[in-house]
Amino acid sequence: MSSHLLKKGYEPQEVERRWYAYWEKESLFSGEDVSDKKPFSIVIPPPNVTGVLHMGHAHNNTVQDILCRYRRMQGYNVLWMPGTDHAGIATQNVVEKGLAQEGKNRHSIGREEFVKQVWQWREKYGGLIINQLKHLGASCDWARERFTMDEGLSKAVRTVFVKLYEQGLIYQGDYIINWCPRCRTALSDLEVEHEDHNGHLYYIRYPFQNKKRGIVVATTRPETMLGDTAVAVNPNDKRYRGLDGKTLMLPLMNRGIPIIFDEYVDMKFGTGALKITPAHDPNDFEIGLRRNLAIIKVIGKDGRMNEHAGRFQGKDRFECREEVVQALRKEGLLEKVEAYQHSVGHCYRCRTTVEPYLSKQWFVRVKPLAEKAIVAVQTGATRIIPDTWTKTYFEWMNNIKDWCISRQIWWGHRIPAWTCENCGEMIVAMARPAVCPACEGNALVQETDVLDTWFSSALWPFSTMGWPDSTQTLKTFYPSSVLVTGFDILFFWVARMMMMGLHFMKDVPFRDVYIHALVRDAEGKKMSKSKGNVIDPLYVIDKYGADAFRFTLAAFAAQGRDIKLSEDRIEGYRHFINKLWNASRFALMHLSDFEYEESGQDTQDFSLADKWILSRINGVVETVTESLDDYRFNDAANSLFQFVWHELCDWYLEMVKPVLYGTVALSDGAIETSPSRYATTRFVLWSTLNETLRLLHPFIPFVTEEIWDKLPGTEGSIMKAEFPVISEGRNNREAEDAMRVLIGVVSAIRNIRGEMNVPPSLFLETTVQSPDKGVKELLKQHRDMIVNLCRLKSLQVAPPGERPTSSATSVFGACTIFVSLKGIIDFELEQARLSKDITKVSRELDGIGKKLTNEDFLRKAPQEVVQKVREKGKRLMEKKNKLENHLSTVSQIAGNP
RNA sequence: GGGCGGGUAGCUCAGUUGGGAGAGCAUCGGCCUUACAAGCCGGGGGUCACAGGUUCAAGCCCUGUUCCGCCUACCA
Repeated sequence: MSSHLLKKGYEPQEVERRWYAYWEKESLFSGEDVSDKKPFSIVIPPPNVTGVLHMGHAHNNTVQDILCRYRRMQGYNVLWMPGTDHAGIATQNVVEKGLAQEGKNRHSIGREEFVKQVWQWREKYGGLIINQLKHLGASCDWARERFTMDEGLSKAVRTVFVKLYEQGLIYQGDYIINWCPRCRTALSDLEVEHEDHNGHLYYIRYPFQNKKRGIVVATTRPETMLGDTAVAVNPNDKRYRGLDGKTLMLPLMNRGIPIIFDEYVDMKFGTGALKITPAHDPNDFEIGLRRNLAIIKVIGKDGRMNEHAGRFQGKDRFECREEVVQALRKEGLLEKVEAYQHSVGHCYRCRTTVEPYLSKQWFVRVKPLAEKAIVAVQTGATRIIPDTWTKTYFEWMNNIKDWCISRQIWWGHRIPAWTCENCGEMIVAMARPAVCPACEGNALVQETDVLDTWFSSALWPFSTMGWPDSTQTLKTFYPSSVLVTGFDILFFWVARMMMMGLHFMKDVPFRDVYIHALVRDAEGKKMSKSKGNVIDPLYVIDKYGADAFRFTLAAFAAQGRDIKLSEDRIEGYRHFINKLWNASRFALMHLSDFEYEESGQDTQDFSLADKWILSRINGVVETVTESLDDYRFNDAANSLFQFVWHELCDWYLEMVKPVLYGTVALSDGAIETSPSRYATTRFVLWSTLNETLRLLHPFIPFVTEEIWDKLPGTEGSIMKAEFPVISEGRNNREAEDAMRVLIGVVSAIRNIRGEMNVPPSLFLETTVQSPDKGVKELLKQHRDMIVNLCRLKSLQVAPPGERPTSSATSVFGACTIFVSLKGIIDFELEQARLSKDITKVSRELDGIGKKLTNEDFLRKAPQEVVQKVREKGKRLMEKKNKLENHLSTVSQIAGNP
């Protein structure tokens, strides 16, 4: 029996470890490939294998876990597919750093050895974040854990690459791409983060060949002038009329470059003359192509000036900028320098300033894929929630540009393309061909580039389920039910999964996309290591427990708004967990020998409190269900919080205490609880706690499991229990109305006690007068309850009549309440209290009076609204009259004590 | 430049057909009342950013202004 009792304070650490191990051991997280149940599936946004759990992960995975546990309890066949992402650049960076410490680099050990070492690193540290997810309580189907570099997923990547190539949707070509000189790789447009930078606009004079005047150009990047091959002006620009085809002398390089006319040039900007560097600027490159301009690269892969940069060769690009400016100034060709703010691209992995760089790369032709992905959202095949993101999605999809997918790193999926060294034939295939299909030679060299990590991530919803094989998992679980992710990877990942899913699976990858907000610090700033404002989820879990943490995240997860998190808030919700724990502790004290009895369900026996709490919990079931179905996690969490704390604990438990302790006063004065009342109360207490735990489980799995385990009459894990369903029969308007009256009267009495500074140790005599027969009957029937909750000596219920002397007064509905304060009443205090009340009522009455004297309101507003206002006015008027009567009585006494 | 979101109590925020301004925290007062001081009871606190408009009625709908945040963009 003592095993049923709970310790005085909830201690999460041990409980969490124990139950997680149990769930895993019992395989409660497994999805079934073959099942009669309806499927529900989620693929996890794979965290970087280099990652450690941060707030974003915690929030994201809490939401997913709530959904999975909820659906599982509703009887769905749930698959939550977990795994990690090989994170090409990030992982390579980590391992390279390790090498650097040993005085080595990847080139010194070679590609094969390097990749081997990355794998070793992954074996050793790659499981870290997975373990951390377990601390959070994530109910992923761990047996299915995938990694983007697994053999199966790699096969999927090769298959997709080959097919897209064959379909003409992948091509190789020379274009300007974003180059990170530190990572020494190309980046996609998305991987570049733009930041406003306070730079300069340099005005440089390019003289004519005869050394005269010339043209002044404006640039933010003077170092690129070394690679200029033209100067462009707008053909409509009068200032430059007649100069088409003339030649300018490029300063510092002493190279002749032509003046060309091109509509692209903005006459209003700078001098209206634009220097053209086709090798280092995407627009210049386009113009260069149009005009057949020479292309001269002056910056190398390492960000240093190359052999075409003349005397600046070997200089870092920024160092070179300074020196070019100096040199121009010396030659008198620097006209002026203006402060100029412009945005500069940075590598999203290492923050290095990105260099627009001409090189041969592989691209996906995205337009045709995007079209289908747009339609899928337009038709509702996939819903984006909240809807505001739909517009952003369309915006990007409609303006999408080809996707650079090749990366010049070693860790990743190597592009399955081979070039024949004999005849130059390019072969794209699943595996290395035996011989060149063109010349039958065997000098085939594989492409050294690897693919963008997001390329493999784009396949995640089906590659994890076994594609390209036609698996039972795919049949059962594709498309997934919902994708839960942050808006920061809407384009990176969501959009690309949509495209790939539609193209290769002929169906969307997910029915719903739930986009959640970011977790920020208490001031609303993005958490970052450099700012030092990160809160470590593992620290939080250790200190407050995973449940408190999860509930906090859920309670703050309002759609479309960022979560500002601070430890205080988590601590607040730890109090909630503790409250639940203690309420359960109380219940279990009285339920230790409880046995489920059919007789207990006889509604005839239910007390008002019983009917009320059952009606209330039914309302909560409805709210929680609707909220979760709509991804309104905060609404669900808040309604549970409100119910548990302020309805179950504050009222129901307090009301049934006398029954459970056997101290109910009977009409003849005896103190005892009838056996049937006791049994019924225990039944309702038991079933309410039982149901509350089930409602709470998706949010706070550990503590609910622990209490569930101790609760008599439950079997097995709460994970397998049924999620509560609404039963209309429990809705009880009458009980809720009656309780509203009782709660009102009790609150009014407590209010007087509080305001009049009556110590709790004093038990008072109280009279409630009411003309309403039903109300009087109700109060009489629940006299004991009121006496108990208000710490009264006695409670008289009477028709309106004489005012008891030395009383403080309050009016609630049809009830006038007199709390006898013989000997302790402070008449001045009472006058002040009544006056305050009167003022409040008067103010409300003013507003109502205005409405009721407004002809238009009476004529145009719906009759039920008018009626409601009339009734309210009547009630308030009565209340005001009564209060004023009391005030005048009290004033008389105060005046003549 | 384009787009999106937000400005409601001291703080953080709810407020889903326009008809009673709410919660949590903080604060103040009173309580160790037999589940819980990680608690109980009670109180105070808001021209719902500003200005117009629609309406009998606006925190909610429309227009404009302003401040803050974010996303996006090839304006040298």
